[in-house]
Amino acid sequence: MIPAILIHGPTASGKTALAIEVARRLGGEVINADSMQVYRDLQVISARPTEEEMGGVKHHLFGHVDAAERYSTGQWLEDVRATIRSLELRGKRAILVGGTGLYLLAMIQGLSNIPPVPEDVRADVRAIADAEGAEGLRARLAPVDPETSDRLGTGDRQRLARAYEVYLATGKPLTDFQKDRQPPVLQENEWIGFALTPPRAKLYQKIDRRFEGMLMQGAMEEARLLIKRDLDPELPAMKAHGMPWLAAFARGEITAEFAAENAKRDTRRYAKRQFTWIGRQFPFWPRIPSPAPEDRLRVILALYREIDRPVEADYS
RNA sequence: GCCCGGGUAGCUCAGGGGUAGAGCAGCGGAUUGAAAAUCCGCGUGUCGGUGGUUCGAUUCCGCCCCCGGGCA
Repeated sequence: MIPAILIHGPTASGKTALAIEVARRLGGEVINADSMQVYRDLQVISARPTEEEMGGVKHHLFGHVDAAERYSTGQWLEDVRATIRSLELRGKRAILVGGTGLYLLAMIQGLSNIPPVPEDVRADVRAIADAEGAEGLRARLAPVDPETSDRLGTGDRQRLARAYEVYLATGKPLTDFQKDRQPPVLQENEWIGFALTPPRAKLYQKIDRRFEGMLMQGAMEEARLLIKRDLDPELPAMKAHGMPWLAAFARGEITAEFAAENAKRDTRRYAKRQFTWIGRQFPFWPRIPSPAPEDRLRVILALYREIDRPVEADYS
């Protein structure tokens, strides 16, 4: 198959435009690997490319999910597997782009095969988390899955809850499942990954400016529409950077300036975590430190062509 | 020019003869179906400069520089 191109990098590093340019130059279709750009309702706030920006290049898994849904890594993995299969059938190159490192990791490494947890079990465990916090969850998890309990950080409610609900739903500790993995969506020789690593100070400036730009492009209106739907504030889409602050502003609790400052700060912190992820999870992906689009394009095209060169038949 | 007040971490500021904290910002790390989530850890500093007093000065004194405010 045609090797896929994976483009990762912190938020606001210019992944989207680069992916589109690569798709234009090499031919190919863009697939989203960003956990927020999947939500239909978050066009501006998630910096999802517009029809115009896509410039005729085909895009997949962008805005295909309703904000009321609780999308997940597993769901994305299924979606991306199907999408890549269909591109393969049509002989198209896949260009995956997104800032959600876990999605990309799951795709090339495979996720464990864990049965879905029923909604009522989830709700029960969430109630425990709310009432008794991390300690309550840990007290229940430790006897049934001591390995996971020891491994998780002291206050990590989310992972403690997940581990406990898996146990309740299946009767087996999460550790048992995590010993095995599903086959990855892409084998090792089927992809090449790139990491955009712009200078941090510049990126932070860009993040700040980009949020101002989002406000001018109607982020507040977008937020208001979503707020009107009165969804559970715990839904992933409601936690997109800026959303909780814009909602607080809409309720008249904080000033616009305060909301903007907090939204920018959250985004900067996220970018920092993404740098950590790249360094730790994708240590061998070629880095592209230059913020100049031409440089980046050149690096990607050059390295990609190297792995894309068909093996010469040996007739000797 | 004179008189006050102030110059301490990236920012706002506290402190005080034994080389320094606090909030915010920031930095490092973890990461298996909520991952733009969730969690763990960390003060990062010519105390404006320069002489002097002192065993020892960021702290006290002199001079200089800078920033406020007032009087001219």
